[in-house]
Amino acid sequence: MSKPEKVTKTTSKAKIRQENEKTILKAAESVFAEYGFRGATTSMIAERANIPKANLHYYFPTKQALYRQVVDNIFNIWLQAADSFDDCDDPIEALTRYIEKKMDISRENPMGSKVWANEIIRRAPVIQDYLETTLKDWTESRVAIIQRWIDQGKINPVDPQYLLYMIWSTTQHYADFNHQIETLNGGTPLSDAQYQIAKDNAIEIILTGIGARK
Amino acid sequence: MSKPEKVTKTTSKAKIRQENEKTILKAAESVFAEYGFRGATTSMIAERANIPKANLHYYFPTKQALYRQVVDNIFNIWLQAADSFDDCDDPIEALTRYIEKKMDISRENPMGSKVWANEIIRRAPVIQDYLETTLKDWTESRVAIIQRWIDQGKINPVDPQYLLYMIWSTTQHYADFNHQIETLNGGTPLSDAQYQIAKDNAIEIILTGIGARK
DNA sequence: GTCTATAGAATGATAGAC
DNA sequence: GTCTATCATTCTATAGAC
Repeated sequence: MSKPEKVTKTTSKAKIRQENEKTILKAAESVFAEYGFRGATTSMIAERANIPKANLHYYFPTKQALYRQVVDNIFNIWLQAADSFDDCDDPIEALTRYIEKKMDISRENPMGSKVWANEIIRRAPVIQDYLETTLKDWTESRVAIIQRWIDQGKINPVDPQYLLYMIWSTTQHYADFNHQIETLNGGTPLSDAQYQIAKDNAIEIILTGIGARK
Repeated sequence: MSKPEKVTKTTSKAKIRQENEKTILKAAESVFAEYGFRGATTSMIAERANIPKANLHYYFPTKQALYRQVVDNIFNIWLQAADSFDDCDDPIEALTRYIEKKMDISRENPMGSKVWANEIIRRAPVIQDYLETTLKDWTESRVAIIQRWIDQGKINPVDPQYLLYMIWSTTQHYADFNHQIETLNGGTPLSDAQYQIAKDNAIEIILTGIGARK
């Protein structure tokens, strides 16, 4: 009845748990992205994670709990992007960095963006408090920065709020609508070179559009 | 056993059918918009249409058939917008008209736009053929027009394809993400005046961005 | 920690009276 | 054309052996 390898066993189990949770979260993200919360089923997630459905419920008691975890991860990525828009005197530098970061995220984590889109379309049952607090505060602070640039004559007098919406929509479009983009690209995903052009194009049109270029 | 009012009755029934189908389609559009095809349930649609569930299946045999009808209606609206981008020598005129039309559609029919977004996110199981034929052909023809403007020196040498994506994403964002926009607007939907500013802003930044303004 | 079997609830669709 | 009742299926979640 002795447990000679208690520590080792515990460590090992913790590792197994960590890895399995990661696998499940990844699978869940892609299923939730494709079908939304209601449309997704735990069987599909389990299947995509290559585990029996019962194991999924062992790691994540309910579908809700699993979904919350997925959404939390996505929100952390969103925060990363938000941080890249720092208080900077140069609009060209600040906006270029921000747009680039958002385009990179759309490229690297399109599923997360889709889950976010689904959540907003559903009227944000889970993230409504984020929207009203963190997102609202962040937005107001950046609106102030953009307004300052306008007051200093560094950019044209555009409406800061709607400029932000344009940046969000343009960058997230490459994640949320990547299937449509791929179809119009002859059925193949955008190459790295094409994506770079898309990125440059977005930056160029927006910066020129607000008069930040000479 | 006579049927004295055959014609009247038939007309009456036809009218009832027409009205009920319209009510159901409207309810279905909003439920499919919010939950996607899998997430939507026929009970929810029936409830939102204020009819017993069995009646819904009387008018639309299957959930699939109902969904196809909804998607077809949306595609027709899309075609309307597409037509507004006509072959015109003046990029300012053509693009202003197109962006305005797309913004108007987002304002008047946000649910349709959301169903479309959900369908694309799901990798277009129902509209894939539209994407590969109608949408692809249309896109290629407009890319050619934009390229001509560039060759004539009327606008800057931007990539036409990515310019279109920017227009699509910016305009559709006001439909698909209207909940987020409303939240950031203090919980109230954009007023007509605010929407007009958003519209002007989009047109101004994009046209300036491609060098179509002086 | 893994997995088969299954309970209990919800869903798409239909039968059949009115 | 309307509506109640219901079947067959699928879904979330859990029990319990290993």
